[in-house]
Amino acid sequence: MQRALNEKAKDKRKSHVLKCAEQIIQEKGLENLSIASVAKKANLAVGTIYLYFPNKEDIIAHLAIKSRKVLLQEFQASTVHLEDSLEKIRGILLAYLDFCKKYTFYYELVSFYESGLGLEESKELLEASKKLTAFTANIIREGKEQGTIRREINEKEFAFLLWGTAVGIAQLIHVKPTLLSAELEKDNDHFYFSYINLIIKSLSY
Amino acid sequence: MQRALNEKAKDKRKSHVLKCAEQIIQEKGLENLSIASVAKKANLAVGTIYLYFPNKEDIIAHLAIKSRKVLLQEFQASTVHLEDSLEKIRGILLAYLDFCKKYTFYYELVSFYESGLGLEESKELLEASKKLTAFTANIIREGKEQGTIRREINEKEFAFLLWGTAVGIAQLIHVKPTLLSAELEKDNDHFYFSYINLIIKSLSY
Amino acid sequence: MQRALNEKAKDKRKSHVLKCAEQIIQEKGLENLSIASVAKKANLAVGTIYLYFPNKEDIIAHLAIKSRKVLLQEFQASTVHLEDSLEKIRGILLAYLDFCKKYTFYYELVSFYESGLGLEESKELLEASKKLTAFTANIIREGKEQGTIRREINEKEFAFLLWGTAVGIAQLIHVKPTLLSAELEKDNDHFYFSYINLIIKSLSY
Amino acid sequence: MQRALNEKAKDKRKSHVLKCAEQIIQEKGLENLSIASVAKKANLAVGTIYLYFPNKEDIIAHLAIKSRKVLLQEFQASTVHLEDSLEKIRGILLAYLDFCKKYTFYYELVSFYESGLGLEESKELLEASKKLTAFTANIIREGKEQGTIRREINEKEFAFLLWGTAVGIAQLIHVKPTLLSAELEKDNDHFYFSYINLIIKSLSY
DNA sequence: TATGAATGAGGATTCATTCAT
DNA sequence: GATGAATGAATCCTCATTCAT
Repeated sequence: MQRALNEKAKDKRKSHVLKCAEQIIQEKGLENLSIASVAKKANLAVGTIYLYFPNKEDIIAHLAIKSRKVLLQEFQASTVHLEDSLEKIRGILLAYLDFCKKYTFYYELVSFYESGLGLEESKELLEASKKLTAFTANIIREGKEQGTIRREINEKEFAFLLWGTAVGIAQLIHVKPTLLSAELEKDNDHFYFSYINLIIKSLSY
Repeated sequence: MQRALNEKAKDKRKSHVLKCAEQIIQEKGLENLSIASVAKKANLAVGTIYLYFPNKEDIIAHLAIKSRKVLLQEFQASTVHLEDSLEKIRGILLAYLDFCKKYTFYYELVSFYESGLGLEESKELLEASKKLTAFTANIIREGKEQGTIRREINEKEFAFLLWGTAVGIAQLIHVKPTLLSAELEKDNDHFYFSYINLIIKSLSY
Repeated sequence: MQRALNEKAKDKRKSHVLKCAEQIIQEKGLENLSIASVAKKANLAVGTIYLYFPNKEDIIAHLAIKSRKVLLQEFQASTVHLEDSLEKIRGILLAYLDFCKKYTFYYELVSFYESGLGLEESKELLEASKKLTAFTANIIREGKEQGTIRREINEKEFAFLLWGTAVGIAQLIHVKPTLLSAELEKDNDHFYFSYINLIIKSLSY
Repeated sequence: MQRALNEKAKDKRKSHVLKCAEQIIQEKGLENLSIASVAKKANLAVGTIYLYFPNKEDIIAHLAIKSRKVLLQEFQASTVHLEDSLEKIRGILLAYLDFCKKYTFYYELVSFYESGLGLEESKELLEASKKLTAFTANIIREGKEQGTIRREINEKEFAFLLWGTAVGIAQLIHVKPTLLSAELEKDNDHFYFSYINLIIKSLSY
């Protein structure tokens, strides 16, 4: 009991630290995330951060996990009221666009996936990612049953295709927004909508 | 008399340094690229590097430019013998796959696009990037004239869609190769082929 | 629990670092003052220095401020027991001579006045300097009231004249002491006394 | 004969290099004087500079010597048409003011006097300095003979007093020009004129 | 648990000087 | 004589991590 309570308190602190780290990244980018800056924002001492996280990498890993969990929730929220599977796909892609706008730093955490994380962390990150692709794969399976999505599509594979391409497009928008809107003579949301249509079209008969 | 190294010789040295920097990135990633490591690999003193490049950023910019130039050449080589536009699209996507295998670090240079580079370098990088998208856009225009690619497609926009999604897919393969092949129960080339088909399908009638 | 070093303790550390920096300058001159040398003399790590000072310039600024504060104290101490204004002028000039012997590096900090210091420091340095000239100007004003100093003298201006010439003479003594004593066939204190007489004479009726 | 010609040519080169070094200092200050910058301005290779000067310090020493020689010439030019000794003193102090305006970097070379120069250079620098003080001392001696300057003044000593105070005042003006004019509510030339009057007064009966 | 002072390796960049040609 | 490429020590500064309290 006592222990459980401690665990809870500990988790609260951990998520507080993570929230602060998130803010730092939002404000100054991943490469400017320093333990000192997190400690300052969290009103904690540097050493205290290390009571909750073994190292900086671990914080980033937790952030990556957390962001995937949040994203999953937004996927669910954005599809719960929809029937049509293609509309659900559109829903999660729009949710992802919103997510990227809100967490502009997110794309920086994607490439962090590989780093030498502790096994435990790595597993959790894996789980969170798998849930995301599983969620997508499930929509596709439903669509195939509904008859709105082509039967020959491999659900899991397409889920990864969707994940990979969406991240790529978001990154492109993030990294060269002005070039993009200048070249295409339309705003970047429109560009993203075109991407959604590309995906929808490739799913449809 | 130690004559002024003619431009050719100087360029050779520069290329040598760039090649070494490339190797470092391949081995240890962009964030572990240090001037000292480049110097060591190039068998040069630290100061010598600065004889050829004003700063580290400039080296990265040159690498980004170089990679785009090489990529353009490979795009050209992979399409020169083809007639059908859709086949040409397949050609460049396959060329990009080969390119990514050869330059596994490449995706790290993509996000470097924006950084505060010197104007000249920045311009050159922009040019190199534009040539890549222009090359793709041109194939699509041809395809529309040939009647093999849907007329309602915006060439330039699709070129960016292709670029963004291809980078995303390559990154996904690079960052979690084992997860991917385990989950999909096939090798990652097959996954990439599915991506190509997705693109081809979305271009076709 | 390692409590927050209270301000006093922190100030003690800062003073210690400053004292070490002073010694370095004494021994090797301002242009040979390096953070590494300070750290070594202070038995601290390089990074520790940066815990107390944001950068090297700030250390120099503090030294400049400190030296002016010390000088002001010595001005006060050397005049507190005197009545006659001209004697007070003689007093501060003698105090300055002692000061220069003790802090032989001082003249190097004079020309540092202008550098791009942080606003706060710069302001404090300005204040410290102004207090010095104000102190001198005040003595002159008193002397004019007493009738010992010529009424047509502009107090502030003369304070600056005194400051400028005293620094110049001290510098001359510092930079070519042997030449000076050899040429003049007397020791450099006598030379300085002549300087004092020059000033006194120009103040008197 | 051949040798003499070579010597002449060599001297020409040397003074060309010195002139370029002077310009660099004028433009960017003594601490930004680099051999590379001198070489560039002189249209010479770095190594060539070292054919004429054993090291950077030597260049600076030559500059110090040269500036004193130029100053001596200007002292002579500014007094040649004058009879009265006090006017001559005023003349050389005005000449010094002009000199400082023209060679704004000059004060930086003063404190370089002491550095570990080669004996030969050091001796030449000494000679040049001595000529300056001798010139001043001579004027004072004349004045004493004329009856315009107080007989009890030690000529040589006063020459050094003049040199030391003039440098100090010039330095003060150079280092905090805005502070000075703001505090005194007059321009810095006026401040310098007050300095001249101080000197004249202390020389007169 | 919590603190935050201390560490010190590591990174980018500069520049006087040398030396092979 | 002349060149200029090459050197590498030196400098400032950062920051993840540790540890005594």
